[in-house]
Amino acid sequence: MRKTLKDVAKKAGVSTAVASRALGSYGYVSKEAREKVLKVAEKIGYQPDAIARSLMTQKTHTIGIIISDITTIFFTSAVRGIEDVARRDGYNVILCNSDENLQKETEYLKVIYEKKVDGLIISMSAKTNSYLKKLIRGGLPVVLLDRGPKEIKATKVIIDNVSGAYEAVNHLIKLGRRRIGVINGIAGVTTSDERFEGYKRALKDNDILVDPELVKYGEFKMEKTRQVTRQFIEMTHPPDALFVTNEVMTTGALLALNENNVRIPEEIAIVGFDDPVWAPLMKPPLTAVRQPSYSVGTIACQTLLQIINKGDRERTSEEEIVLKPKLITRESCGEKLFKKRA
Amino acid sequence: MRKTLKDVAKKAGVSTAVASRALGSYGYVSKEAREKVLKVAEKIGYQPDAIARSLMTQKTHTIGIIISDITTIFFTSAVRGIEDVARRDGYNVILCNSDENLQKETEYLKVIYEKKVDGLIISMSAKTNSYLKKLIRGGLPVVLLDRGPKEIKATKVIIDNVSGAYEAVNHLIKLGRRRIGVINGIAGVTTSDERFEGYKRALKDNDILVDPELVKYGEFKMEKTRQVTRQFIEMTHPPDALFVTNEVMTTGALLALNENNVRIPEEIAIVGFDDPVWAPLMKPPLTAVRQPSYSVGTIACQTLLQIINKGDRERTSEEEIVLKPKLITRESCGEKLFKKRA
DNA sequence: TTGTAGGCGTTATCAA
DNA sequence: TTGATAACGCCTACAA
Repeated sequence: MRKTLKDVAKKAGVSTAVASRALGSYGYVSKEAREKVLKVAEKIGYQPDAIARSLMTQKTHTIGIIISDITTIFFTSAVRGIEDVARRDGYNVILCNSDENLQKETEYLKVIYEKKVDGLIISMSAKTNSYLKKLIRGGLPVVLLDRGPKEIKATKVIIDNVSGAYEAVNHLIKLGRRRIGVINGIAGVTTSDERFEGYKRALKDNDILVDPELVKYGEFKMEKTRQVTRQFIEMTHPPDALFVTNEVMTTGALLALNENNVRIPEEIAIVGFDDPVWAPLMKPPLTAVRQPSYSVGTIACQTLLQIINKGDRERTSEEEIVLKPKLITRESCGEKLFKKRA
Repeated sequence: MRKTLKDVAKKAGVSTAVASRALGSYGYVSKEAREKVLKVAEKIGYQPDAIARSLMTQKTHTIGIIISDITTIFFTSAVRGIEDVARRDGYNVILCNSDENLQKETEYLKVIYEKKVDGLIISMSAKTNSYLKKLIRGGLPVVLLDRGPKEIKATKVIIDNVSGAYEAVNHLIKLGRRRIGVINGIAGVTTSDERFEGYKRALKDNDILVDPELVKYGEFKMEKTRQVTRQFIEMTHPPDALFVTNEVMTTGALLALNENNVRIPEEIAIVGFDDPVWAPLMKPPLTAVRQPSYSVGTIACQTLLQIINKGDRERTSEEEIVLKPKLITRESCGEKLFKKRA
């Protein structure tokens, strides 16, 4: 049987109030009483019931995480960051995968609310979510991670996608590429829209027109991207470069290129978003935009904990923390070819 | 303010008992009462407080997951599997990273216990954990994932590591390699020991002696493995092949090999454990043992839920579910070289 | 400094 | 079929 505070109190010969105070170390307790209680608790192996405590204190020391898919390296790393700082402060995390699905996201929001988490870190699947807005209005501490739709009033920890994408595409152009295809995620998701924006700006600044034929959507999926890449390859005038906007899709594109024996970077150059550990091991080593994914997680969680602890005082926290990505140059954009030629 | 059952009951003009029954759809409630309650609940936006409910029902509909590191692809995938089946049954998961650290693991076990999860899926960091044993004795439904120490009496969902390793090493030998180095994880962790066992058996069956110089430990870490691989390279008689026992370490080894311009497979062949999506994109494409990681997760969770729902009846469930890994042959072991020679 | 008693929001019992 | 009322295990006024 599970031991309760009552058991401890009885064995220690004190009231539950005293036992509670002794264990919680607050309020008045005599030294003897405290020691006695602690000893008994230790002896019978008492461990408090967090549920009962939560009902009383209205704190669960749990935070919810809703992301699209833990399997995506960016989120894997971010979640690890979140968990690390949560743990340090005595919080646990509930992990939810929404799969870019608004309904699933909302269902999770519901249980998250019912389970009374102290705060929520979410990477939204769409531009808005009325249920989420309701929760925020209701006072739930929320931090938006990676995706920061304008419509949602909450603290955001995001990446400067426009500049990251700009840098990547500009790099391609500087290396002589002109027909640059882009494989986007899902229109409407902020990260996708922003990376696309960066792409367009880079083209514009270099006096290249956006060719609608060269923009396709991989929907954040490997298989879909594989197909889409094949379409690129089979064009009568295929692109001479590809900008692929996340890691899963980059893998898909690389796979398709590989299967069709397209030589990289001779025939098609490629630059990815996300810089996985294995990027240098590719054939050829992959040039990619590195995101500080772990930091996105740690910062999001630190921010959330601050909001939680600050209480209602500064509810209007609508800070936007923007982290810079960085282009890691290797060989998949034809860096070596270009040098040789020059 | 959060609405409570009392609010609903009052507005609907019934007692909380009736309201509770109407919402929970059990017991006797008249049609009118039910409809009234449901309508009011909907209208005022009532959502039950899971904490209060848990205190009463002694069920949290939450399961704990303790793994070493979500960042390791095997666990990423397994956790996704767990979460998927948990969700279908209305459960949430609390994610904990123990980092192969017994103390951290135990701390997590404590809070997991205090938070009264309905069950636990754990990949143990060591051969035993007295606190875990206590929890199991106490009746907590537990499933051991991936690592199944003999000493722990619980249902286990594991991989046949011996045969996986055997197959990998045997493959190397069949391709003419004799001096096969092995990079292990951490001695004492079942998966490491079992993969090492498979290595030894394969050598033995082929009349090759185990050379202690050729067995090293990467401790499941990329950096450590990088160092260790460098040591291999710098030997006066370096190995002609490497068997690396998980993905993180394989990446480390590959990185070291790459940095030192060791030609794969001409100088050193390599076979890994875990078959990441990017394996075919390596230079050369990586031969590796594929583990059904997602299935390990789904099966572990299904099993756990069965135990939870079965209640105390069949507490002695000590089943051991063993999943088969599979060698995926590509080019990093010199498959092509050998063919040419033959 | 201690103990009694009330309450957190549900569910469950049982008499009406 | 309904509705007081008692749990669930803990915290915390408040009175002693």
